[in-house]
Amino acid sequence: MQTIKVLIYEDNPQYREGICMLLNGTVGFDVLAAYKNCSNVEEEVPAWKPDVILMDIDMPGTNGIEGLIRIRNVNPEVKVLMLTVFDDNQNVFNAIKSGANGYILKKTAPAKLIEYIQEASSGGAPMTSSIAAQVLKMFASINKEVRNTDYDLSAREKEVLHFLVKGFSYKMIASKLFIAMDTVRSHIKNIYEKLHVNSKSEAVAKAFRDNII
Amino acid sequence: MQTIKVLIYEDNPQYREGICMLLNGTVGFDVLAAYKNCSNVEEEVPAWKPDVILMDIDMPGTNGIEGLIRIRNVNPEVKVLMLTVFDDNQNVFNAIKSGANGYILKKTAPAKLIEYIQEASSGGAPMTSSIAAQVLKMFASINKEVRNTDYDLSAREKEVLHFLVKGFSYKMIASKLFIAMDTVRSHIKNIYEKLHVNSKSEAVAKAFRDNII
DNA sequence: CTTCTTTTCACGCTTTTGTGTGATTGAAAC
DNA sequence: GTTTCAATCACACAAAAGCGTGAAAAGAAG
Repeated sequence: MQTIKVLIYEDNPQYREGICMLLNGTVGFDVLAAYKNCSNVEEEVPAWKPDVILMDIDMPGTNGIEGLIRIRNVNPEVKVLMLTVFDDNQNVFNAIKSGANGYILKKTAPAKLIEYIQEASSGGAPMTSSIAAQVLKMFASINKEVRNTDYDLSAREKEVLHFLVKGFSYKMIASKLFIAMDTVRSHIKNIYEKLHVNSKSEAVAKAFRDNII
Repeated sequence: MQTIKVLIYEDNPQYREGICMLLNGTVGFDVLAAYKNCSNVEEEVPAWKPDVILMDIDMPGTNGIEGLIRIRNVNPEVKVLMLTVFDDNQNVFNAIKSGANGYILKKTAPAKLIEYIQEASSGGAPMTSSIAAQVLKMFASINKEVRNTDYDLSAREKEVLHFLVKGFSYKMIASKLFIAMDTVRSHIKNIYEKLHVNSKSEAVAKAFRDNII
């Protein structure tokens, strides 16, 4: 197995030194450098070409998320493991959507940390199980949002609403459906009643929000 | 520490027996029962009241995802760990959105399995790191869709657009912002130009689609 | 066979939107 | 010190949307 080259960003000197010693004392790991801030990630990462980057989230100056984003601008491939003290919901979310490869708590035992870095290096996405739980919860909640309240619209009314959402005028809808404009008008009046709105734009907004699109 | 009560659904007799023996031979675990299909989950789960359920995905008859859904109908609390041979993308996705508490590969080492069950029982969401990687990828791709093209709207124009999306009339916006209706009109004209639309409802639709809301 | 709902259409009238064509002010950029 | 731009306002006119009120045909449900 090849040596895994690691770059470290961590402001706390004790923790930084601790990780360095741990990794340098482990066969198969090589700490290229350890920085106390990520003000120069754009130069450092391409210069060192690490396999895995350990990035602390809570750093003064440029924080870890910002650092991650800047790394991704110059290198979308390198594995970045986020380190943090708290499994704060918002940070987890931001890190993930910015392309983090894993998210682990600092209290992670040394043996675990080694294991996690190996997993990250080989394409996995290691994360503390409490963080995984959060990720799943977010995921489930995203999918729950996809509601469809329907509002008892008739087939024809749904058709009309579709055109409305597309920004068509009454006249255009009438010609599309081969009916009189007054008919369209009457459909729309009924739609507004059922959706409890009283203008086109409100209906469109409601259609988007409630996924009747 | 309290004993963790486990219920097993797994069609393969060897694997089923293997897990039973492993868990029953481990202090702190108690296998309540092991079934070869999940045709009767609705009765079995409430009857046994397990802490953790191990659910194989690939089962004849009712598959694991379906089983999970049926379990969730009668018990949204019990921890369900999905077991599978392959880390198939679609299954992972379906399991997660149906409320699985973890997703692990069958090739997981016994010691790891024990650990995972403990994590699930204590509220974590254990998953093989390759599966976690998939989850992150899905997550990132979902959020990539959340684009924000901005369209160079000025601060004031964004304000106006917000009210527009809320279904306010020009007059209402004017009074809200303490400006003349003609000013609102002029802002809206500029907004339409920047968004390349020419009606309120199109603007609202675009605002929703491109998340300028 | 009646009742209900959906779909269709009509007329009149008011309000709201959309468009064109300006102008003034103040702040920031060059 | 001029230029650029955002934000403000004005007036006029045409098009579209919204509202009330009413009604006929067609099909399903009872």
